[in-house]
Amino acid sequence: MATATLTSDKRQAIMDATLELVSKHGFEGTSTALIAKEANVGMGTLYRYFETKEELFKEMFIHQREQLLGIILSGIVGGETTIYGQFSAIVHALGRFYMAHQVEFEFLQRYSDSSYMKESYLDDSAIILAPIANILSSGGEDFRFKALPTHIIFAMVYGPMISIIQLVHQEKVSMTDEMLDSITRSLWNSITEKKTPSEM
Amino acid sequence: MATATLTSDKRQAIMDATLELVSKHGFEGTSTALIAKEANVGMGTLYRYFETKEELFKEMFIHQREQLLGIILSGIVGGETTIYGQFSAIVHALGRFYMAHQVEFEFLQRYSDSSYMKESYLDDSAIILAPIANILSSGGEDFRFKALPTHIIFAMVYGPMISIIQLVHQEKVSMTDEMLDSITRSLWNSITEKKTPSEM
Amino acid sequence: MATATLTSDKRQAIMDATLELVSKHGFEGTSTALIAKEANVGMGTLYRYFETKEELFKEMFIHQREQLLGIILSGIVGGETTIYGQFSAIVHALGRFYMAHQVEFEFLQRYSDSSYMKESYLDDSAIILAPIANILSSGGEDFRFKALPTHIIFAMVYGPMISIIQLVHQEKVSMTDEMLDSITRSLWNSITEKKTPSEM
Amino acid sequence: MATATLTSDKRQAIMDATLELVSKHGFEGTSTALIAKEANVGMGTLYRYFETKEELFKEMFIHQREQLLGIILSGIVGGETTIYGQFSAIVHALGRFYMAHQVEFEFLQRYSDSSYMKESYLDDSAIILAPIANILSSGGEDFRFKALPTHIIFAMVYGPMISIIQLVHQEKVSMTDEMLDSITRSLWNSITEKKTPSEM
DNA sequence: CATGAATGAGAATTCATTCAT
DNA sequence: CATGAATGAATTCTCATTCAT
Repeated sequence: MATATLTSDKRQAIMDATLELVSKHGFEGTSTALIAKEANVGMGTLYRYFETKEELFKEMFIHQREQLLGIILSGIVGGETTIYGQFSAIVHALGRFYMAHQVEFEFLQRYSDSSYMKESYLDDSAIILAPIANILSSGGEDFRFKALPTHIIFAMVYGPMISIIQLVHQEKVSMTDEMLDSITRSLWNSITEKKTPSEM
Repeated sequence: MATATLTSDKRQAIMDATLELVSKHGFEGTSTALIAKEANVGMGTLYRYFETKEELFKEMFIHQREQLLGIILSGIVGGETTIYGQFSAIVHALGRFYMAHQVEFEFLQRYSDSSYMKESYLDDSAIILAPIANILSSGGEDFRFKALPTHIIFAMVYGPMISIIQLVHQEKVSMTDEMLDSITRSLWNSITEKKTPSEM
Repeated sequence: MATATLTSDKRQAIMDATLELVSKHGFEGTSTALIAKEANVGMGTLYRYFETKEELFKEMFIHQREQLLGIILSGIVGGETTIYGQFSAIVHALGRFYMAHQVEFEFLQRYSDSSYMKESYLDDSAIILAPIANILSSGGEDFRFKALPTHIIFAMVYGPMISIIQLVHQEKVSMTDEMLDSITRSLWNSITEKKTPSEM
Repeated sequence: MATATLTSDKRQAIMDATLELVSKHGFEGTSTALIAKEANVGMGTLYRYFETKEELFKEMFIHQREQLLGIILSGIVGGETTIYGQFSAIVHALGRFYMAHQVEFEFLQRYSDSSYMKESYLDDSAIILAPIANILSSGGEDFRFKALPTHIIFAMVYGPMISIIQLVHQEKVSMTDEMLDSITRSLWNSITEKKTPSEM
């Protein structure tokens, strides 16, 4: 006997359909009628679970962002003991996940650039930056992070990741394990500097 | 009596209004009626100068992209003789321009992510990557570029620049000359590696 | 509780309003907003039942033409055994129906002359001429049809009918049974000739 | 030295362009901008000669109808001495002219069926019927016109002529002199009846 | 709870008409 | 007189949202 689901089947079907359609046609190109049809529910049902179209998108964005945060955290708490190990785990996890999940990635991108993303409480940084900042404050033995604001350190890793994942989705490059390793090292180099012997 | 202007006043007023409004409300959030009102022209005038709303956006995008390319090229042909000098000039020029021109920056970002940007000939990379690729192929004395596809090398510079410029516009960080210098060096580090003495 | 109607009430209301308005103001003079208002439905409802304004007109035309064909056929299969009897039945049926149904008549006329009527498969002649041609090929005992193309024979009956029906609608003449009989005989005379005794 | 023209060149150019365009695209499909362009005049010029688009069409219609009347009268006053000779001259003149002048014919037809033709003073009949009625009242030696209203007699000739001319323009039939003779006799038969010997 | 027909405000686009040059 | 850029009301069509069944 199936136990009651936390999120009802219909609700989930709507979210799945929305993810798929928005990633394909964008927010304005995706009508509520289309979502309902793709999710095999009536229009009224959609409005039972989500107050407005905008609210649906917002909830989905929050959900996707939680997923993103989970990926980042899994890298941090994963078992790697060195800072670089954790950094590498995060970059690899992010890259692998979003390269394989184009619709989720495109949804996040489209939302971030759309006019929907105006309310500040939706801001990534507060949530995502916290664990990062934590790492940055912890010292390393033979390196130090650049003397730049945490936001910028984050942007210097996240920015290139986004651009590169887009390239993969556009099939302009195909990613290999070696390339991802190399990219990881490069990004690490861009945000750290070696301590001079006298500092050690 | 006013002399005839090369690009009509009305046409320019429409483009100015569009830039402003799209950067604020996005493409779908900006109606032609609003553009016409903001530009102080009648609806019909807009359609005298631009065949459709979509055409208006495309023309503006092409114009903005030419500006972007101009900035990049000006860094290359600017007078710097070393590769790093040129790289630095480009990063500084890009950063300074788009930090100071939020509406132009946001227009470009929104267009690139919108469904308007589907026609492949609008693709930046072909145009913008050419001069970059040229630099990469030229050797340096004591460094070499990472063995990564040109697209990725480009993404590792352009990606963080975009993210950082956004941070500045969101007023999450304020950029100083020292920071921009530091960022430039970091990005350079991320895409190059030192030759070992034996290679020199 | 009202039972489901075969053709929805709203759809029928839209078609009724269209017939009325188009016959009065013509196609271009009849806006979709006006049709919706007259039919007591929202604008969106019109577009639920008909893809475009043009499609609405086409569907209505096809419907009206079927009615016309039905009238002609009913004259042919009606029970009259002589050729003249059938001819007379058709002319009387056509005349009576369209004199009494001005809006249907005017809709047909307007559509036939409008630029909507460009698609060749909408051409009456193929459909309407078939039963006529059939009659013409059958011989009579003491008459023969003029040696003119079927199209022209048809035009020599249909053309005057149209003109006369218009006169009635304009109230320039009022039609009596005797007049219709007289007209029927006249039209018959115009398309047939008596066989000479030697041919009989 | 050219004498002042009764109708200015520009005015005539506008009317020529209108005739051509309306016969091709219909009234609503012909914009004033298109007319001005085709006539090689500015938009303002059009409005110097004609108060409104509607007025332009009306004046053109009146002009075309005068032409039609001229053709009919030329048949009457042409030299034919018998009634049938005059009738035949009219039918032939009408047929030949409008088969050769499709644009003029279509303009007349479109106008008659359009919503422009609402003002009763534009009514053909008053003008065109007068000379016809005159003929009908004159007796013949061995025939008499059917006892039907003049309007209907007229419709029984004009109606089929219109339908047949349309067939020619649609290239569904090609008209020969013999066919036109035959049609003329048929139409004559349809509106007259032979006097019996005792009546002569 | 689920449905989808109905709604109407709002969007892009056209075009007859005007008027400053 | 001639011009054509400028105008904005009007038109067709879409789609987020509601509500009777």
